[in-house]
Amino acid sequence: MTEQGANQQPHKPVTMQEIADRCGVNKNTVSLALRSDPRVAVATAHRILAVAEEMGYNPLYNDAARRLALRKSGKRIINQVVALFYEGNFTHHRYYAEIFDGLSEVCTLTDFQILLVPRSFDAQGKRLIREFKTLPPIFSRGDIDGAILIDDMRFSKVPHLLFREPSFRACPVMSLLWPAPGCSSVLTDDEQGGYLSVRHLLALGHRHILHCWGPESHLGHYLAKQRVLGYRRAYQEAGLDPEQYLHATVVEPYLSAYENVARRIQDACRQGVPFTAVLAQNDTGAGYARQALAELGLRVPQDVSLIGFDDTEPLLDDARQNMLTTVHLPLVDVGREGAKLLLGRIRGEIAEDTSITLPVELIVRGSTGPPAR
Amino acid sequence: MTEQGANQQPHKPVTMQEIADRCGVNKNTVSLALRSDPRVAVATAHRILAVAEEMGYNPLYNDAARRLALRKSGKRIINQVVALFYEGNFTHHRYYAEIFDGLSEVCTLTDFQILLVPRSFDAQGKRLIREFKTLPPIFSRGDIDGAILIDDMRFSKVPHLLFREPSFRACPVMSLLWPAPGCSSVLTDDEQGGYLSVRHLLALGHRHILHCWGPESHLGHYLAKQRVLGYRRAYQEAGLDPEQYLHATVVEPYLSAYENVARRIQDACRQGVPFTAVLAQNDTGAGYARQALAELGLRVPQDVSLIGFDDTEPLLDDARQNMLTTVHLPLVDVGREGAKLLLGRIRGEIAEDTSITLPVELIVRGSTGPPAR
DNA sequence: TTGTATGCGTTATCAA
DNA sequence: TTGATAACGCATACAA
Repeated sequence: MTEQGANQQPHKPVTMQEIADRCGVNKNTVSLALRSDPRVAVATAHRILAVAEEMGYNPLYNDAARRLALRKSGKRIINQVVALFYEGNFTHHRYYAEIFDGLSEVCTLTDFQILLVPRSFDAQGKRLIREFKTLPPIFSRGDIDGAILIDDMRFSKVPHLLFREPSFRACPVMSLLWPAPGCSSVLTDDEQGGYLSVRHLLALGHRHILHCWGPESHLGHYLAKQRVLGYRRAYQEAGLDPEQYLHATVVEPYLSAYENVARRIQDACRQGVPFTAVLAQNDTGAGYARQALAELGLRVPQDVSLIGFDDTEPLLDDARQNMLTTVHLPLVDVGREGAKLLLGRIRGEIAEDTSITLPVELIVRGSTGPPAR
Repeated sequence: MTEQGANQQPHKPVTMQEIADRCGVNKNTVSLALRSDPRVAVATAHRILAVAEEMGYNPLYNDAARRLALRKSGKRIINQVVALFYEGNFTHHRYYAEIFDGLSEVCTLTDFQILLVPRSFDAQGKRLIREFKTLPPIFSRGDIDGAILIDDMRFSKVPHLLFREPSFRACPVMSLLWPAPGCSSVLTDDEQGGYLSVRHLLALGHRHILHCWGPESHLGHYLAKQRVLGYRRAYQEAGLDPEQYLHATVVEPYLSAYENVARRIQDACRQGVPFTAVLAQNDTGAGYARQALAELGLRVPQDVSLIGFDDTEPLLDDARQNMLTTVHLPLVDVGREGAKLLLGRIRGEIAEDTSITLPVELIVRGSTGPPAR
């Protein structure tokens, strides 16, 4: 793609030379004055600024010239644009929507714009219509100041492409939800979330707990490992051997998310695993678990306690109230803090890549109670 | 905001001069060859292209120079970036999410990126944190090829800002959902939606119909007028006087959306309006209406028939199935067609601003039936 | 404190 | 078909 838009009148902007002529000074005095360089006499500067204002001078109109000139000294202009790489599903999942809202809020307040770079799904979010193979041209032009990666982006080719792109590789990158080499990151404390869940169940008197995991993404695998560490910590803190009481499930990728949950629960029952509580992968998974348990005649929480994760989706009881005990994730803050850190790096206020982990909270509702047996 | 990012190594890209030196030709022969100008000899061109490839030449790296040079002849480079102006709520409403999905799909397939320019709400989407007063700098730099306006954007200052901005005003603008002067547009046929709704009710035997409208936005007001035209057409086609049978409601802006619906229905009952069917503003409004009717002891559809609009939100019956008769809007296609038209304008394939109206469809489910009285 | 000269990498005009 | 030269508008080193 080259030149020629549907454009006519090619807008001829005011130049420094024209201001200089009107002021009877040299154009580079104008250049200095407009950048409020102290070397210019106050009176001259004042006059120049007034004339520039009056003539409608806007430095952005001649940005190409500035960029060209600036190459000699190796300086860069801040574009006030960051790119957001995502899976193509943030309109459909509250989980991503909340993170996006946080990003958007901070970017808006700081006059940065977000450029979307979706992993290419069709409008239904089902069919992958194109994988990342190259970066959009705007990156090569050097018009992007930084990048934000959500979800499995860390495991895509995107980081490689970004670090390889000469026009971008000096720019900071923010990886949300999990750490990535060469990036800053904002994480949720899933280990703590796991710990809080099991501690809660142990305090209620539960011992044997089923850890129910759905089909894996790269991110899901990482998070599962974190949470299991937390589960173990809670058992150990209570003087119990996690190996004896914690029952993990094996994931079968060819099954649907629901079937994975249902099968694991059915298998556990059939094998006589004496579990009295289920830890779901997330709130959706908790819904699957309740359904699967119901089909086995098991009620929540009377027969089995159930804990979700994320706190993005309610599990409704008969009174249409959310009954799900779950781990609340500060997803909006993940977005907010991610944006803040990235913009700090871009502005040079933060020198090094920085990683922070945000605390999570266990919300106790009705889906957990003392064990029946 | 001026220079100096957090950047170090200032990436020194290959220039045409360097290629020319290696090939023993003049740099402007290289310039012509790289743009595959027929004036350069085939053999020379081939050699130059090979060397450029080998040296890793990328025209995008020196885009600033190209833009500067191109100013003389008044040409413009296509940036492959369009701006999306929106209300800050498309992550929270399926209505907007579907339009966005359509936009995103087409942009992805055509290698265009979307730059988000939200009307500035905070992360909860509640508090307006900043109104549009100026365009982001990227517009003044001339790095945007076109703009898309959703929802009330048409009535904001945005069109004014766009048409006033010298670096943008020659670019095409797409207004979605309603027409706007100086813009292309993609609309839904709300008049037809209104017509189909009333025709369906009349065919079932209904006569007196309550038209229930919630608090108004500019867009809402426009759409309401369209639909009322359709209602009238259906009555007239049946040889009935709409003035006698169509009962519009007065909106009270200080009431919530639910209260507006509930009050109107209560008032109509109290005043003895013999309505047997309700036309809601949208599916959410239909939910409100069912609730308000239930509080008056009226069941849907036995006592009152109910029709929604949009087909974005189910009204669940006891079996958790969607029972709502509603007008399905092709929202994804609004996004798709909007993007296609805009990109066509940008590429110069479409010369004039174009307006299209997409057909809607009445989906008959369980919320409508013959009148009881 | 201000003016002069040069370069940034490209495109375009005009000769050769 | 190719080469020389002049913009494009700004920043900067250096001279005045």
